[in-house]
Amino acid sequence: MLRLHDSAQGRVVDVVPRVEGRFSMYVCGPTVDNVPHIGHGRFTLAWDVLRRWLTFGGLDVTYVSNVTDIDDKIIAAAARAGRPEVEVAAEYEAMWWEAMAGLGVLRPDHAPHATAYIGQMVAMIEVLLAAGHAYRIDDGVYFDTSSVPDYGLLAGQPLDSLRAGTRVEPNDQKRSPLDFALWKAAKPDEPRWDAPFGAGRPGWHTECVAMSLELLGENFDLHSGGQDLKFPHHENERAQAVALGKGFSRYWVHNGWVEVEGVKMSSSLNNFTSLTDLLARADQRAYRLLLLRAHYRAPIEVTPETVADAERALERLDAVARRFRLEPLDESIPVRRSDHPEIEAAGDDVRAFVAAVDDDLDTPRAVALLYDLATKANALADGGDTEAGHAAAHLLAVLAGSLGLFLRGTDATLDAASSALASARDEARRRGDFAEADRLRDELVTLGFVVEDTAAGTRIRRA
RNA sequence: GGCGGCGUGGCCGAGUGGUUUAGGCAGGGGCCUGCAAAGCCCCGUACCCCGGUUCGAAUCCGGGCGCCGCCUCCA
Repeated sequence: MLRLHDSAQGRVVDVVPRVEGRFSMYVCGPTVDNVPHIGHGRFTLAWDVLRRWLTFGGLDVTYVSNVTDIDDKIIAAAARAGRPEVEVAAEYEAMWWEAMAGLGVLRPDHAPHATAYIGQMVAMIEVLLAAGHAYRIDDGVYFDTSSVPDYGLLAGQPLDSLRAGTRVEPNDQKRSPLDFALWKAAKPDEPRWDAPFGAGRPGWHTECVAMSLELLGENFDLHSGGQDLKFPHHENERAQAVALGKGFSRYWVHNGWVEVEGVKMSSSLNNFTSLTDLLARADQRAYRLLLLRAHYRAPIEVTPETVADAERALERLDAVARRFRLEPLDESIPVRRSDHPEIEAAGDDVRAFVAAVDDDLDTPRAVALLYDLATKANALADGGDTEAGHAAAHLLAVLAGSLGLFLRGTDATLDAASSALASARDEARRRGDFAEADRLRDELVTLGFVVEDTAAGTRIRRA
């Protein structure tokens, strides 16, 4: 059984789906006001891994992740560019999906946009106003945090101590500095929607409540996001649901930071690397492996060095796929255990791997097991048992695939001229003309190939 | 001020009261190879500091030092 660290309970708990056989998860998605950065990559990869793992185990997963397409920063970006908000948002959103595809992150089943849920949000705010959980002031409608008795559950501390540390400039009309905007009254030249409490636009914390409840229903299974969303964003979402009398997320999970030289990377510090840059200079799978080798809740350093390290580590796994000429798995769909009955023969290895990942996504332990399988497969084949070696290699590929890490054993980009050089080298070796064979190898290396001798002759691949 | 996290071998990064070791990368030695590459085998005897508990602690407790995060938009 899967166990996860639940932020609301502050401990690792058994995860029992709301409906047997099915799983509903909501992941707070991006505000499309800038290029996606590696912090976004971390959370999307972390929860993509969870989604794939649940699917691998046989659950029918519904994955919802929103796109915030109206917000202060989008308005600011549009103003800077002198273009309409919708255009700017659409452009950054396109970059987002491109980056997600690059990382091998599966598309959500639903990717609702905030601007498509204005009606639902307005209705929700009306209910909150009527019930006395919200109040109007000059610049909008605010949520009264003191009206929810257990406010502070996710923050892990009561309202009073949260208030004591408040750094926000108190708005003299707000009843408490912690109260947050449900609705921001329209300012001149800003996008606006009509509402009974005045034209304006929604505050950030409201959309996720409206969208998650509509698409997943009450008491949906899991809500996740980065650590920084725990408070106040998730706290505020939850407060609204409680005030509405709605059953909300049953489990809350949060991933750790990307750090740069020991300091949190964030868009506001401007110390970020864009995903586009990362994907351009490294194997697209390297970031996933880098993250899998650390725990999802731990902070991690992402630098050119650690990414390069992951690329070299990946090479060892790819070498197994090459050696055993593994059939590639379909990368466009999640790997399901039930589609691979052949791996059940390796009972202990499968059990150990499943136990590791089920243990609060202990992917570092799981990855170590993958490397043990690589050694096992190679050692078996070195010992002459090619069949058993192939079975171990195949198991490795399926288990890695369950986490969204796909091995690539072939390089289809070889051109005819290079292949001819490889053949010529084989011919030279057969003749015993090693000087010529070495010359041809040097030539191939100069062309950017790695040259390996195998029982089947020279094998070349791109370095 | 409140709450939370972290400090592991050259680097990344797990783990946990004691057997033989996480794992990867880098490095050294050996085997294999015409020579290489790939692969296999062997090698580092690490756990911030100071006390304490214990037969035994990197792992538990106390204290200290250092670093980081949240309490403001943020993945």
